[in-house]
Amino acid sequence: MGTPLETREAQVEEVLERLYEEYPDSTISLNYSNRLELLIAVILSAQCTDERVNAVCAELFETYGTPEEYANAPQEELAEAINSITYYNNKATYIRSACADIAEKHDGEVPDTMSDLTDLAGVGRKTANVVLQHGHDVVEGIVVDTHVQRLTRRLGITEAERPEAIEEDLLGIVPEDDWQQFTHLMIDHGRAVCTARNPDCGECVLADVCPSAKPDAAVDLASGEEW
DNA sequence: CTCCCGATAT
DNA sequence: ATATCAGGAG
Repeated sequence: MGTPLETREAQVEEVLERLYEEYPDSTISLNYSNRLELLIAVILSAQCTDERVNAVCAELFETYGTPEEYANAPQEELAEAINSITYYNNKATYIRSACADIAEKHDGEVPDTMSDLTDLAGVGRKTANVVLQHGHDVVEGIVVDTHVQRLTRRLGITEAERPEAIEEDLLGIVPEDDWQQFTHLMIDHGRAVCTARNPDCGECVLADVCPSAKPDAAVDLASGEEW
């Protein structure tokens, strides 16, 4: 049913323990083999499934390699190469611009600071945190994507709405050693069980500590409840 | 706030 | 037919 625990810290501790058990190998699901590929894959992943990003990147990474090659690619050509991805025109523009900056201002290397990363086109705080964590082993924040936003709000861990405000809340609640893994667990659980449209509360290992859990597994799809 | 914007699930 | 997918820019 969902009686929240005494404190949010205690609830998060319980959530982490159960999800580590459920998803012991939870990690990033984008395919890449260097920092530039990571950056590009994450830019492409905005509002798009990782599965489709991986499908496009398999060919993309064979065609282009260096920052200069992306920067000098014709807009039309790069857009065409990624046209099965959401917002492909914007993303082609972002990638060319970001890669031009990497080549000219960063000696061809993907930056390793939050401010240098977010100065790149198409790179906001979420993308920068992913590149810092997985490209540079720098964990100075918590990645808040659509899954983390949805699950933390359903669980009552935060009432904040903006991703930056949610991250600020989480930084004060989630143990620092778990900052990176917390996101992967939320994403895996969000994809498999706590889905955006029809969360499978009947099969959720967090149902008893979740204030949003539906009473029983026989879900009434007709109820116009807000999630 | 709006715009971007294809593939997939429901 | 519509909501959603590892968001970000103007």
